[in-house]
Amino acid sequence: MIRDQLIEALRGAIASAGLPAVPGELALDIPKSREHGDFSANAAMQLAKPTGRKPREIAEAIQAALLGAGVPHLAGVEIAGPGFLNLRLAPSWLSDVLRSVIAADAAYGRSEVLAGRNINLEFVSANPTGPLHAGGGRWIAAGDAIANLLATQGARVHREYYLNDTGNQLATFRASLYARYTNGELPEDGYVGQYMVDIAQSLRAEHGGALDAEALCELGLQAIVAGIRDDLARIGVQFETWFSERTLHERGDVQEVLEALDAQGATFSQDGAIWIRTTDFGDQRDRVLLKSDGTTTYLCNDYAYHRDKFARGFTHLINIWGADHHGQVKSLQAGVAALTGKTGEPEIILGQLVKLIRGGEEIKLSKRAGNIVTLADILDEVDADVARMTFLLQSLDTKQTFDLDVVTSQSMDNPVYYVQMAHARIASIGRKAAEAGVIRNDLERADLSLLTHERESELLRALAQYPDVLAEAAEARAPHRLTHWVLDFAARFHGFYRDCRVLGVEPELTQARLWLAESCRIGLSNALAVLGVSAPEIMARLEVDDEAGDTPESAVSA
RNA sequence: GCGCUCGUAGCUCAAUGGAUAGAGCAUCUGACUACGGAUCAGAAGGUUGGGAGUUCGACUCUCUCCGAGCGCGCCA
Repeated sequence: MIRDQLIEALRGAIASAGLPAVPGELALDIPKSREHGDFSANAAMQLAKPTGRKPREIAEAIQAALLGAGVPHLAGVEIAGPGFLNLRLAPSWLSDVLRSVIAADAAYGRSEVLAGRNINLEFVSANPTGPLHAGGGRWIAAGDAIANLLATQGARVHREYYLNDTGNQLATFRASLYARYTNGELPEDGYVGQYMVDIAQSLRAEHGGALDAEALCELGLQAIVAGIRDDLARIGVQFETWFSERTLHERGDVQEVLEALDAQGATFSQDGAIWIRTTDFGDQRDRVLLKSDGTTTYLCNDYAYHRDKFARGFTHLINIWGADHHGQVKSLQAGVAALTGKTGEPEIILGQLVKLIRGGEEIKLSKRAGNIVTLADILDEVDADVARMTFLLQSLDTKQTFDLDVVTSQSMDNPVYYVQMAHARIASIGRKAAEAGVIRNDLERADLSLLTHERESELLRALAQYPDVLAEAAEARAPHRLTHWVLDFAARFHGFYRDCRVLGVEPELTQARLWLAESCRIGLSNALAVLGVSAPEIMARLEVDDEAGDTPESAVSA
């Protein structure tokens, strides 16, 4: 990568100018304004304090060393503002960008910084007492994209779903389902959703009235889980492991954890229960592990679960949680630290919740009350690409408003079509070229120096930036950054498409632009693959609404 | 009350401590007999909730106040 070469050159220049190394990472940024060069370094300002010299004076020393070093493509170094070093490159560097994209192809943008890491990413893990709800789509889209992002950095990533198939919620589920099955009285706080009635009815149709509560619950659970898997398949997400909480109890893991924590002196007894002193790890208060009725808490089971993840060989654990669970982060990490000696595990990615709006009013969801908008409802209205793109549009740090009226009725405005259109246009150019008998020759024979239009440079600059964007999005667990790169890149392509014809110009220019289009196809499809959004070669024709043309007249007459 | 998170254009949202805070939507003005107009260009829109501090430089870090969401169970 050109940027890496420049950083090395800069590091060398700093050393040969007799200056100390920059504290922290040596930054080389792509400036927002093109007036500030192709790359910009703030090293001189960072060195002002440790050396006691003026930033501009330091910058001059680095500038001289840099210019004398014979750095490839480097055409000029300017000092600007308080002491920025602005590096200007010869246009030839963009040709190298294009060639490196073509050479790497589907691997373009990948890195190996996380090579050797074996990451377990747990997400969704919704309780199997009802279907996935619409807001849960955010965790699905984000989780899958984050898994893909980490994989682009060389990590092995294992997607996992934790199935809470035991405990109180399941007991309530069992009682509720049995009530529906036998036309009995629903329990207090039971699950009243229509889906419970449907499941009970279909089980009755299949098995008659022969099932006892236990057998009924098992079949009901299977039906719910099958439904969840169907929904996930519709949006295109697959989990390597569905981990059953029951296994932890059956194998005695939970008991082992209790004993291990007790042996360490991390626990204490009070009011007939056994507690863990999580306050030692910064928790707000201590937590109960073993209740006075002899059963263990969810937290205790969770300790066993995360200990098991490490036992399965993962080097790092990541969980994606809704922000409503933020109070449990310290509790979990405290016990895991006590059990494994690893701090900060599991890493918790907190996402703010999705607020659903319909008819201008917020919809409060409750599985128990049964007034849920399911993910399947959403997917009945819009395709998976629209749903994913919508969820990946903004940072997980901000709560998302999902207006069902807008998403369903105006899905054509979704940015995903803008992006997919760019990809389809690239494919379209290929089809038109084939029709005209134009063949793309070898890259070696193409004269890439013809790509001098600002639209062309902009595309190549964006492609050059792509590996950094990927790396930063992975590091920050922020897929929305990639979404924004994709939107920006698509905009640049539409601009190029508008202003720079590929076909019907001089043959040499056509060749260069065909290769540029190919590099754009690679960049766009690689990025969309990470987001889990498809990159179609053909868009369905937008239907022209004939009545729309009459609207002004009818508006006038009305 | 304690704790976590958030507050940026009319609306929805961006911005590894960097230079003139950017997009989309909405509003207004323009562009094409050509590779798919689901397009492109331009205008307008801001005291980044208020205040103080840290430093060469703060939307970003610290403190404080205001506002919003969430959490504070021997539930999961």
